[in-house]
Amino acid sequence: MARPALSARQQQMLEFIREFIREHGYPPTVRDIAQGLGISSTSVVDYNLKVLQRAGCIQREREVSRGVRLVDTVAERRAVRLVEVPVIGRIAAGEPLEAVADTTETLPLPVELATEGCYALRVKGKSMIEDLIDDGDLVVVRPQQTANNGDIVVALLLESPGVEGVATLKRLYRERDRVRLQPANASMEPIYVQPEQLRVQGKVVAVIRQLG
Amino acid sequence: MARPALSARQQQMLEFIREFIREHGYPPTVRDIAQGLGISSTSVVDYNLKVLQRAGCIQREREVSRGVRLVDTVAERRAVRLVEVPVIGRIAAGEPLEAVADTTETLPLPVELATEGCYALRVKGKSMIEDLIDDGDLVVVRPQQTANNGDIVVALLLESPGVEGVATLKRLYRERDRVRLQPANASMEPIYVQPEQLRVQGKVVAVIRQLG
DNA sequence: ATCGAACCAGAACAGCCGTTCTGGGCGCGC
DNA sequence: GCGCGCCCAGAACGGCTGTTCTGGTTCGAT
Repeated sequence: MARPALSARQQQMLEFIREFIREHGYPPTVRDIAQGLGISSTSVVDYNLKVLQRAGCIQREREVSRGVRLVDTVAERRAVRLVEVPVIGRIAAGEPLEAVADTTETLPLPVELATEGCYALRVKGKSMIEDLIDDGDLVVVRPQQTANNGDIVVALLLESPGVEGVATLKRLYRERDRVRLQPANASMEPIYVQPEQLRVQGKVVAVIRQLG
Repeated sequence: MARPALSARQQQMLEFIREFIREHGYPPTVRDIAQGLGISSTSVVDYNLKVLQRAGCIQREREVSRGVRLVDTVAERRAVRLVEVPVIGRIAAGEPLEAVADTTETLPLPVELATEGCYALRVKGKSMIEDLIDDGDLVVVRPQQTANNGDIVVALLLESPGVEGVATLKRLYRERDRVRLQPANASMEPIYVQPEQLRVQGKVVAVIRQLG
């Protein structure tokens, strides 16, 4: 990165550019930099920018206003792909899903953990404890209408057609003429429902737990 | 956001700005937009930018070149604070920590999950299964030399002073004159060591599991 | 038909901006 | 001393850029 080590002035300049972009959303002009660093000539800035450019710290577009960018943000833009995952409520074994309406907390996660459209739920209770999902854990859910046998899903139980039912977190197993919703807790019994009583809302694709 | 619904032209313009910033690292000029959208007058761009501004989709700095920014990236810059967490190896109950040298995978996480300086390890084996940490889970470790009773820590066992020992993932309990390193697996016995044999490397602050 | 709103073209202005040129000061090795 | 690298000041050139003004078209409501 820094071949002959950057001078104090150049590091200062790099830091100023970084801060300027973060604050304004666009890069500084040569004169912005000059003013910000107490330099009275644009040629000085240009001189040091050229040094930084040769050192590989920044990229510049010739003859373009504000045509300076930091290489690490260039790399960041390429590498980091984030998905904003909203935490939309709490889910328990049998109780209705508590939607957290206004306090829409949102969690940025890398695409390795969550794809576009995912949402997160905080788990209430220990119904999935044997699947290593604890009370208070965060489950990331990918919305989908179908699921494979054994998937951990968010399922909506319809008491009667047309009536909104309760959402629950369970493992799903299709059996001969019914569907078994299996909690992961020896003290809890599975629920058996008719396929038409069930609507799969999504599948748990990740579990996140925070400790003390 | 969109009070009277944006016209096709305005949505097109918004998309162009977003793409331009992603590609160049700085916002477009009025003339960049005009050219990119096949508009032959800067006044048209200015007109529509003003509409977008009133709609709250963008912010503009008056009399500043490239002084346009998207509000969602503004919000993103405020809200999202990311920490790059390197995944530096695999850890098991008793075996030495496998450092993954070159394939330095790195995971961007929000500050809610990891603070600066943290690193991540992939868990090998089921020694912490009763603490709901499974084989293959990712643990986020905050480096620290001390730990409280009951904390899950990455501990370095020194066979003899000066010799690098093995790293292990355990719960730590200080007893009268020794330290108990307790696995969370009924089939495994705790390890007792002298305090001077032990060096706490860090504490597990989060657990991340990916499913299917 | 008439009016206003929405959208556009072209041109011009004043200031902004990157670039370049000339020249100076300072420290270091020879 | 002398030259060289490094950093700086000031000024000027020419293109870039946001803004504004005038005027036009289209379309729907009145």
